[in-house]
Amino acid sequence: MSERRPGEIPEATVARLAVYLRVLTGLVDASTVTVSSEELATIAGVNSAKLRKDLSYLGSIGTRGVGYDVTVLREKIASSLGLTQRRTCVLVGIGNLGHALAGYSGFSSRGFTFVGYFDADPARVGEPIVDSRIRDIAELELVVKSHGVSIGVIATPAEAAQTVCERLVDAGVTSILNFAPSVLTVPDNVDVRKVDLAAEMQILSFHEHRKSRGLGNGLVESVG
Amino acid sequence: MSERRPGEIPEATVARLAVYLRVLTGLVDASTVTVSSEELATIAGVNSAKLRKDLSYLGSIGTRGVGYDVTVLREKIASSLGLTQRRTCVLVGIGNLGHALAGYSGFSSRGFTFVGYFDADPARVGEPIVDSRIRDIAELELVVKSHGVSIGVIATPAEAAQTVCERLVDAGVTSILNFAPSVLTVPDNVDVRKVDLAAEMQILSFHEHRKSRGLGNGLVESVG
DNA sequence: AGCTGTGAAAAGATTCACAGCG
DNA sequence: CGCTGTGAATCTTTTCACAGCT
Repeated sequence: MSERRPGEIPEATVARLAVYLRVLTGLVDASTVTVSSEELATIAGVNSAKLRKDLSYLGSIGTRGVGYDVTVLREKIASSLGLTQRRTCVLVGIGNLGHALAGYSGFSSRGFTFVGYFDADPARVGEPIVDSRIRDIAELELVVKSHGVSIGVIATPAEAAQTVCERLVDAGVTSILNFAPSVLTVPDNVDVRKVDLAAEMQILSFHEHRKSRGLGNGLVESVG
Repeated sequence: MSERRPGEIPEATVARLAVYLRVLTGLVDASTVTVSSEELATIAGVNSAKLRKDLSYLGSIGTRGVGYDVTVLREKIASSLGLTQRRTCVLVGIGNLGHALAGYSGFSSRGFTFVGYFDADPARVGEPIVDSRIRDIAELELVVKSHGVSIGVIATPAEAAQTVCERLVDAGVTSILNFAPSVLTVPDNVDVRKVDLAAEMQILSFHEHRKSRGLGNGLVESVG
């Protein structure tokens, strides 16, 4: 296919823009005015060609011979990610992890407002959480609809995740962040991202395994 | 280049093997004996061609006309991921998230043994955690070396992450799972994976942004 | 017949290398 | 000159489509 329309930012690039944004916020705080692709790339842990290619999807923002204006670039990335408007979110499943997520200040400071914390356990309902209280899951649809919630975060046990997901989607949520170790099935218009803690550990385990095999003999054996 | 040696499993495949493994464990629990690529793929949320290609890197495990033996396949994936031996781990940074991670049963049940929980805050040192107590970060090197820890999990604030990372690496850790919102610099032989909660939300925000732009103008042609 | 395993094609992401602007 | 922005080359991942085994 031919030309990539403005706004057609590749997935891999979108994921990195969030990193650049954080780095740039740090640079703004440090009163840095301009930054070169080389410098920014080093701080962000990527190479400069990739960084420039990523930024090129946002348009031509830099000044040749100089670099990027830190403030301008940060604004541009924030608006590309749709972060100029606050987004309302709900969190479902207030166990250990749910509490940790509720307490994470990084969400609020980055424009995400949680308007409801839900749990199915009657014993937990009513408990204080952040500046609010845990609500009964029965109220989920009501809250989602009345606040026009766009992102649902699922931190329930695996068994409950698909049902919760369906309720969120039926109520109008179109983006889901899933911490439950289960695969969610959703309609095409809904985006799901998953954070799979055990999987991350297993991927590291694979690389450990790989490093220890063939240590010192130059040979890799194995094969079933 | 030329031929892919046995054991040369692509990164993208490794990440999915962890998902297949979980699905297969569910099937074993449900006493399922064999499964086709089509069935397994559906449950795992991928297409069957990808699944078969992924499994082909482990060797020829299935039976044509029949499918895969659930137990055999699960064993094969587990051994490929190096999960036949338990791995020792440490967790550094016992705040909200650290507590949640320490309480997550999915690690232990999947072969990861945490041999130390560390924090820099003297007020927290000595507090009970899981079946142990929070230790002073000063003991980090001692514990890592004496237990031959291979995986370090970092759940500290961003400012502390790089220092903790260096201490882990110097003590011999070669794999790191980083929950702090910061980019870690490590030697080539060390693997880092990061879980960036705010970034995940921002990626969803991007897609929300994308969906809402062009709503009602007929220019949007479905969503990926 | 049915389903796996896999070459080959297509799509996507990264890196190279340099033209071109300030 | 120095640094951005970008086509072209390369590498990786996904998808297709079917040969080949049970």
